[in-house]
Amino acid sequence: MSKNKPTLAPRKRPKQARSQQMQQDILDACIRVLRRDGIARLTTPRIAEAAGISVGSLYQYFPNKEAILYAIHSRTTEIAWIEVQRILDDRGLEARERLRLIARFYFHGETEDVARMGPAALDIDHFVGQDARHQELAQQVATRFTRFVRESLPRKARSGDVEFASRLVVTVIDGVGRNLAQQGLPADVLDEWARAVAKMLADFIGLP
Amino acid sequence: MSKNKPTLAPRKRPKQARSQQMQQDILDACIRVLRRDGIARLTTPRIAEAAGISVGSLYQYFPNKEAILYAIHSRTTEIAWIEVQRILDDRGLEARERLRLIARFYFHGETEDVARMGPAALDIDHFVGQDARHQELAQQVATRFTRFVRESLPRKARSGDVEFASRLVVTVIDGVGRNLAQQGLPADVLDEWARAVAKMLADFIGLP
Amino acid sequence: MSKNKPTLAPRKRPKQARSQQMQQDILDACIRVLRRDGIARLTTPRIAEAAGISVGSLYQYFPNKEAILYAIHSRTTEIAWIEVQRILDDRGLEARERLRLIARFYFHGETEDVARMGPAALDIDHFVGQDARHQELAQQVATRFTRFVRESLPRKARSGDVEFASRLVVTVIDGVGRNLAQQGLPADVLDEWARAVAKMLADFIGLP
Amino acid sequence: MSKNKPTLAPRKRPKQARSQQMQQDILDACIRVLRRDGIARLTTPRIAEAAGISVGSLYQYFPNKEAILYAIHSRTTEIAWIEVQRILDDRGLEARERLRLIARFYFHGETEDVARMGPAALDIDHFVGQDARHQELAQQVATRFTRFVRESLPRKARSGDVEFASRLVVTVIDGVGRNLAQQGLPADVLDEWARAVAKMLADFIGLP
DNA sequence: AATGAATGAGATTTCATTCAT
DNA sequence: AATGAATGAAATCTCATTCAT
Repeated sequence: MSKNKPTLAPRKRPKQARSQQMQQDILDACIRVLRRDGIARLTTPRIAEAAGISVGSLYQYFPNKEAILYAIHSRTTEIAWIEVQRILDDRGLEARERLRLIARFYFHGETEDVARMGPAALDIDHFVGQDARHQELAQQVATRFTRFVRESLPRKARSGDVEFASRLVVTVIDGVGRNLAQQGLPADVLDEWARAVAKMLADFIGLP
Repeated sequence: MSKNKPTLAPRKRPKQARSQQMQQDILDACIRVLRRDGIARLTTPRIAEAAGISVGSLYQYFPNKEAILYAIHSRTTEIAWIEVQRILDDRGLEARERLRLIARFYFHGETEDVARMGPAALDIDHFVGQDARHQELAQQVATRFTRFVRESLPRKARSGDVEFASRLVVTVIDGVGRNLAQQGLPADVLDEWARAVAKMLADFIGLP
Repeated sequence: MSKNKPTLAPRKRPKQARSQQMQQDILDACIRVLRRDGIARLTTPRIAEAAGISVGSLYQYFPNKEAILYAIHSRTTEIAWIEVQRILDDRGLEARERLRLIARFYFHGETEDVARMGPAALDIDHFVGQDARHQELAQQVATRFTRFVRESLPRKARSGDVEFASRLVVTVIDGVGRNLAQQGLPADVLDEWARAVAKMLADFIGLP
Repeated sequence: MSKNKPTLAPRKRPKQARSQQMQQDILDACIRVLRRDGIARLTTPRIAEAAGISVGSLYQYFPNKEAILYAIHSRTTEIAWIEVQRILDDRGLEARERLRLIARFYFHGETEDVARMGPAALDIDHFVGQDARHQELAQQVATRFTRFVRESLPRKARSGDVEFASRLVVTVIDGVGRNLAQQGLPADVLDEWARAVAKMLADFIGLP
């Protein structure tokens, strides 16, 4: 969409507090418009209007429309990754249980995002897609999950198997999560899916 | 993009081979433009030019831009579904083998689509999204897979379990397929994924 | 003024005849707006309106506003240079007479352009400024005038002197021409200026 | 740029040295921005930032953007005019010598302006263009040069001739000066040009 | 049937200027 | 006096679609 890959970083940091709030307001407004009108009708004047400010002001906080979508994605993604790490780091729980909690968290999260943003959540994901920061995060995720699998598996597992197993885990949870999100299922059904998917993965990769 | 949800069906009931051919040419041209320029630069004049016709002519074959994307999706999807049905119907093969072949076909197919259309394949999927015909097909797929699972499972399986198992199969294969497509993996690696995913599913749902 | 140095060439060449005419109409409309509103109020919608077409159409003929100004400048400049060369090539006339005719043509020409465009002619000149094609033309002019001076001067003139003399001629005629253009003088006064400036230059550089 | 020809005079009658200084700082900042970003990117916020003040403050010193450009022009112009008058008034020098010094001063000055401000110097000149105060100054210049020529010429010169001669002098020096400025020539070359142009004019109008 | 020029609503973005704090 | 966030009119440019030829 952008020709010259312009900046995606938010623009300013005026009197800090007020500015932060304004940025959040704009992101929320953007999500509202996204839900209401879909990504094809997501325009900066509409976002500004929804945020109760002028277009000009909007452009004081974000350099372009892409940057807003990007910021929404970052906000969502980074918060989620922190929580997933928290679960992975909880050695008090069995590996299988941790897997279930992650699947659960992820399925709910994706579903909530979609509930909040409509299918536009996927639009955004998709939009941000191949961006560099996202790639980097993906790498981090891969690394952390590999460690999780290695530490959880009985000793003798071959390194290649561990690698594949951890990619399988991430790929399946992510793929299923997105798929479920589109269906807008209730919480208890999502829990069931999480239990099933986690068990399936655990059995397959041989978690004790 | 379209305000009043206008028709998405191709305009002419193509009784003549010439017209059929033209439609196909336009779809191919669209895919070419999509790859070359990305979805944001996919414009009807460009598609027409790539197809070697005038915009005016293009609009004789499709009522609007969406219809073209929609047609591409249908073409791909329907061909794929036919092949998947062929595999499911092949009673000469064991259920596990059929599952593997389907996963394999789907992973390759999605990957090829992406190879042909670039990440735009996902754009299209996504674009077509919640459309009615797509829903209908999804229903068909669900039904057919449910039958497959029921017939393949040892007698006593409960109906609810069968239903869930078949949805799991479809969801996992689809989710993983899309995820892999983005990575552009080579054929042999895709085969491995297919084998692993199929085995994992078969074990979990208890295929003999 | 332009960030990414976009193309300045006119855009298309549709059915040739009609297109050519349209391009000319746009240039004329641009000149009219320039006169009426000044360069600061020269906008593409205004030009389009003055040309009796839509903005969209305007952009089918020129890729951006700059291109229009550039085209006006080229049109004016190139026609003028052809006429000046015609005069320089006319060996039937004495060198002094040729100089006078050139000054006269230039003073009038600049003035006519200015009459047509108002001081906007200078706006454009200035705008186009350091563009490459313009530089090239300037070089051509320099070379041709140097030859004229060398051929017209009595034998023994040193090469350096010839060079300086020809640059003086060009610089003075150009400088005075622009200056007079701003004043909007009547034809007979311009003739007088041409006579005076040509004589002054001829005397100074020693034309016979 | 301005719709209703608003005031161009600086806002405060700067009674305090501090205010005077601030105005100068703003003008200098404006020149810096002009050089760095070009006239198309010359914005009031940018000027304010370069001057280390807020936009609001800037508008306490100048009523609008034009006024700043205008002030720069005036400052330059008026200082130059004072120096030129000083030279004209120096009866200790021969007329020819005074002419040479003026050409020299002017050529250097214009060239330096362009060196300081980039081609934007011409932008400004041009921008200020037809403004009233500038016209007035032009009149003053004309009058003073006419006196100079009359006093320097042998008695019997006709009044019309004197008038024309003095306009020729001014026009040629100004025209050539601007032309040379664009070429960014070194000081010694400019001196040569001054000598040549002054001699040419002096010879032509018949200075002793 | 085919063409492709014309349309113009609408998208993104900028920036001179104001005014509440 | 100073600040700088907010404004919103206005500029540039695109593109889906139509319709005269």
